[in-house]
Amino acid sequence: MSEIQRRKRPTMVDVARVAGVALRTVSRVVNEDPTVGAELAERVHAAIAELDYAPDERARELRRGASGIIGAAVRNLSDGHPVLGAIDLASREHKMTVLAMSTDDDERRERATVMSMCGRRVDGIIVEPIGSAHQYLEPEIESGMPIVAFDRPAGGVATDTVLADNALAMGMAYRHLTLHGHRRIAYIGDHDRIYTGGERAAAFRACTTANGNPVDGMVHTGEIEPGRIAEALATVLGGDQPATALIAGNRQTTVEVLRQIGANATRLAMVGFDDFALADLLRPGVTVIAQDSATIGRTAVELLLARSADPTRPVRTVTVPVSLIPRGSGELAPE
Amino acid sequence: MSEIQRRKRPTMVDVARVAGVALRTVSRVVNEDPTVGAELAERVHAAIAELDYAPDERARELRRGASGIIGAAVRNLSDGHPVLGAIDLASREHKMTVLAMSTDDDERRERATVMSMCGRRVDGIIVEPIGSAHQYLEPEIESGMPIVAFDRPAGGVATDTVLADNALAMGMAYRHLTLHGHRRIAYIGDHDRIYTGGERAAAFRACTTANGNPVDGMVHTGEIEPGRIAEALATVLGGDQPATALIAGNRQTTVEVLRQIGANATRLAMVGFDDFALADLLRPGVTVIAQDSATIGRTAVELLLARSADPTRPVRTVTVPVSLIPRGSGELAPE
DNA sequence: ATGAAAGCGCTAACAT
DNA sequence: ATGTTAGCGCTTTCAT
Repeated sequence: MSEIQRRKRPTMVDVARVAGVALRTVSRVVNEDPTVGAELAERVHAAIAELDYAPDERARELRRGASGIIGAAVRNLSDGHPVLGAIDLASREHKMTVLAMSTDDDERRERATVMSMCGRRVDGIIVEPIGSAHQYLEPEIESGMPIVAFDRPAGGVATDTVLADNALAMGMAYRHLTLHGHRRIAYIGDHDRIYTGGERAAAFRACTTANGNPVDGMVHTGEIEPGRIAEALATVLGGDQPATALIAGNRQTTVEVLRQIGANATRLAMVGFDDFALADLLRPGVTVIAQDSATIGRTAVELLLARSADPTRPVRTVTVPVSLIPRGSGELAPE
Repeated sequence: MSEIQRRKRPTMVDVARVAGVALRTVSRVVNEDPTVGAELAERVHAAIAELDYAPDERARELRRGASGIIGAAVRNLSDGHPVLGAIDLASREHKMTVLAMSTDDDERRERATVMSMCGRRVDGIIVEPIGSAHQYLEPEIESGMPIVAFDRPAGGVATDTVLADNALAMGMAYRHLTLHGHRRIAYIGDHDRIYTGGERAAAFRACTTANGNPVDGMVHTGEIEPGRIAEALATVLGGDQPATALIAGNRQTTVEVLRQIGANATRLAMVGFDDFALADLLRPGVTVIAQDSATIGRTAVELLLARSADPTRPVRTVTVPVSLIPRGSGELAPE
């Protein structure tokens, strides 16, 4: 005969029976209702301890309506995600817990992820949108589900949004390189159809024009993929008027460029978009534009909560400033 | 009059009414029960689309018992976590979704996190344990909640466990340095009371003794904190018989050591525990012992599912092999 | 093949 | 201050 006994989970009814009180009294004790007599409360606590009772959150949520959960749909869970950390922290301060799920940079996965959160009736969703068609959110929003997008806006639907200031960021990067004597400055970055890619490329073109610098062959957007980066680098550094400085449009680009220029890293000034771990340990250290992840995460949570409290408030887009962190690569003089 | 109309969420009853069928029929359609007539099914689908109906998962779960969710309690969400990514992937293959929450390296937070998952009646929990007292899990395990620990065992309670092979790993690292001519090899790592720290330090001592190499002043365990690392480094590299090689017991130690030795990185051979992004871009590249995160995550999910299917099966501990990735720092010869 | 009714574990009106 | 009772939205016997 098996010794292993899968004990049935005790319910509130069991606790009530053991404590010799009514169900409602147990509920009151569990919810810390102050109107329970000291003696009964004691008996209930004893019964809870004796049975190792733990309330079923699903039932509580179902009955109450609210879940106390904020869903976070982010691009992936394996790589670091400082904004997710900030969301986690801020949520905790508001007694909310975070349900983190990944979208894997896949439009359909994003939809499945977000809809599953809706099905779970979370109190709101913070999403890092992929693609540009988010009309599927419309019914959820109408039903009162607070949705906040960050890093990029959701497409085709009005939601609260938290964005880093891409134009300002590009201005800072460009100006930094200019101040260090560069005039032939190139840009390699994401596809234009990716929001941040488009924003940054446009800002780069604007900066170049405003400074009266050459733009021909200086802008390279597309897939972040070694072959393409190699080609872009060859164009940028070849010819008789090679660029002396480069702005990399995202982290993968920065890293791939470093990998490819290798020992020549001291011969090309570079500012990379988005900070990354160990950027300071490379030689030269990599000068970057850093997002304020803490503020972005916190703001997203605050927008979510504000909408939750007042579903009729106008949709808001908050732009968060960025900073430039000089570490060496961006301070190299033109050769 | 406000145009904003917070539409009440439709329930299955609403769908039934619109479709002109019984509640049960809608349920059948939603659950893809094949015994529904084609015509009724059509009417129901139409009603669902018309109302933008989405079933309430909380209610389904409550009624069914199972949730389809695997809880993952990991140390943090901001830094990268390859194992979490692997858990996510493997779960998806089994039609499970992952609820990821952080423990923040805090024993009490871990407990709160895990218990909140239990309260949500997830189908099982994968935890990266902090501290060493996990007796609080006992009642949950008795109630049939599958719990799997990874990276370190849970303390004071028997659970399925997935561990990297720390002894093997240390043997590989030590032997690698030996083969490259080193005899004075030092170790700096975590506190002994941290499981991996203890395992690795013990294995290091064993290797040193087995090779007849000096052990005095060569083992430094404790808090990972710049001051302590600096002291340890001073001891290790000072004196008339300085170490020529170093094994770093975890990622933070590796990075902090690199930061402190700076330009001297080519004068001290080093193997670091745990791989990290950009280790290949540093000069010299950092030779590391890499865990097989994909296998660890996958195994954790499989153990979880196996226990779920058969709660009486004996508890199992799986040890996953590691690999050494040579990148330069571990192949330096003694000066 | 379809429907009526019970109940998952809890909270919230409404008594008392 | 405590108990009774009705649901939350769904799945699941059990009839038909």
